[in-house]
Amino acid sequence: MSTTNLAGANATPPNRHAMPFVRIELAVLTVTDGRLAVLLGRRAAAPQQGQWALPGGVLRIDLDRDLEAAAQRVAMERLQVPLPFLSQLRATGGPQRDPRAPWALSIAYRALLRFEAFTPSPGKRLEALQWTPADAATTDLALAFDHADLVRIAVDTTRAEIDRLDLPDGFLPDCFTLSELQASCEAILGRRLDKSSFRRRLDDHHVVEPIPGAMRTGAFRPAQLYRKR
Amino acid sequence: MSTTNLAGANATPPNRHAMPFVRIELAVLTVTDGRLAVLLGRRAAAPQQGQWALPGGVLRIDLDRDLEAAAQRVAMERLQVPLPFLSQLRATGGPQRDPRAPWALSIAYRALLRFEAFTPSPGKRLEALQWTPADAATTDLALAFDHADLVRIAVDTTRAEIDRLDLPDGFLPDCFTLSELQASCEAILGRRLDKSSFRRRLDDHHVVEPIPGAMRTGAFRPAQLYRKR
DNA sequence: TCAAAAGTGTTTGGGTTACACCCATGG
DNA sequence: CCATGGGTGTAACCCAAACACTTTTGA
Repeated sequence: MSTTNLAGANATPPNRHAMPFVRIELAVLTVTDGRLAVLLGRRAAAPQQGQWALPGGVLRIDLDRDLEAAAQRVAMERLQVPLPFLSQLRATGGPQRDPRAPWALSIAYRALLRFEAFTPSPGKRLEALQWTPADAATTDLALAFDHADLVRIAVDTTRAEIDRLDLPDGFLPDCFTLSELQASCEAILGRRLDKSSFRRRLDDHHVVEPIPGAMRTGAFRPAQLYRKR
Repeated sequence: MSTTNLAGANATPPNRHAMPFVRIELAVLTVTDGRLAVLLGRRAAAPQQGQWALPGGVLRIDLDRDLEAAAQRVAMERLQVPLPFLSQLRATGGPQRDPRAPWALSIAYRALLRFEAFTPSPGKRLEALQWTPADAATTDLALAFDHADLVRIAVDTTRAEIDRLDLPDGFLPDCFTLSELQASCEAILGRRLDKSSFRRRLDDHHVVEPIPGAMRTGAFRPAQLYRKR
C-alpha cells in the first residue's frame, strides 16, 4: 500500500489525450398499425448517406446540461419536436464505428410515445423519417452503423418492462379504458393477453386507478376511464 | 451497399466541437466477511485527494479497442490485475462532475469476483485500496464525485441478478458445493434463503450441474460438487 | 452415539392462466 | 333482441416459501 503521488495537483492534465467523438442515438418507439414500431431517419449525407438509421447527433458540451438534455436537444434538431420520458439504454464505443472519427462513442436513449401525440418531421441531416415495424427493422433493413443492435436492445427492454407491467411514461394518454391499455400492451408484446388476468394484475400492482365518474361512451356499453397510478 | 466516405463530404467535421472528458469507473464487488463489499481506492491526487472513490481512469482512444477493453486497461493500471467478466452499468455526464474538465462523461462497469481469486494492489494515482461493505459505502463514507450513486446502482443490479438466479460469471469457483453457493448468494442479498427452495430453483432453471464423482470431503458428510450450467 | 452438515419430502399460499360467464348499450 | 364490447368469477396450475424430516460422516 502507499506511494503518494506528489500532491502537485498536476497529475494528468485531462486533455492530454484525444477524446472520442461522442454522439447520442435515439430509439423512439411507438405503437401504430397494431404493432411496435421504431422511428428511423434516412441519412442525408455521408457517411452511410441514404441509409436508414436511428436519429442521432453529436454531444455538445457547450449546450448540454447532462446526457438526457443532450438527447432532448438532438431530438429537437432531428425530429423538430421535444422528446420527453427518455431512458438510457447503453453506451457503445470503438474505433471502427464511424468513419468520421478515429474513435466514436454513442449513448443510446429510448422513448416510448403515443403515435397520436408525437408527430416528428425530418430536421437537419435527415431526408425522411419513417415508422418501421420493430421486428422488421432489425432483420429486413440493413441499418447504418451498429444501429440494428441498438434497436434490438430497445425493443427487448421495452417488452420486458411491459411484461412486468412497469409501464413507461409517455405512451399512455391522460385517460384510457382498460381495453385500450390492453390493446397497446398486446401490440408492444406481439401476443394476446387474457383480459381477466391482465386486469387482476393491473390492480394487484396498483398500476392504474379509475377516474371517478369518467366514462367513455360509444357504440356499446360505456367503459370506465382510468389514469396511470 | 454503402456510400464511400468522401473524406471531405461536407458533413460535419466531427471535431468542430469540443468533446467531453471521458472516463471509465469500475465497481468491483466481492463477497467477504459474509457480506457484499465494493472495492474503493483512496485518491492520491487532486481533485478530491484523499477521498475514497471507485477506481477509474481516462478512456484512451489510442489504446482501447472498445469500452470494455478500456475498462480492462484501467483495471490493470489501477488495480494491477486483469478484470474479467465486466458488465456495463450506465453512463453519466455533465459539466459539474469533475473539476478537471468542463464536461465529464463516465461509463461505469461492474464486476463480481471471488475474493480469493482476486488480489488487487494500488496502482497509479491510488494511495490505498480497501474492500468496504456495500451498504456502508453508500451511506457512511462520502465517496468522491457521484460514485455513491454508481455503487448503489451496482449493488442493486447485482442483487436483482442473484435474486433471479442469473449468476454472473466470475464469482464462482470451478467447482463448489450447493451450500457454498447458497452462502454466497445469502451474503450478496443480505438475507437467508431456504435450502430446499433454493435447490429446487437451481435445478428448475438448470443453473448448475453435478460433477460426476466429485465430492468435497470434510469434517462431516461429503458433499456433491457442482459446476455452473 | 452425537453433533454437524448434506440432502429430500410435503404442505401451504400467492400469483397467473384459461375459460366461462354476466352486464350494458345502440341499433 | 341481439351483436358487441365492458366487466367478473372460478378452477387449475406453477412456482416458491416454510418447515420437517432423513442421511452420512468424523470424532
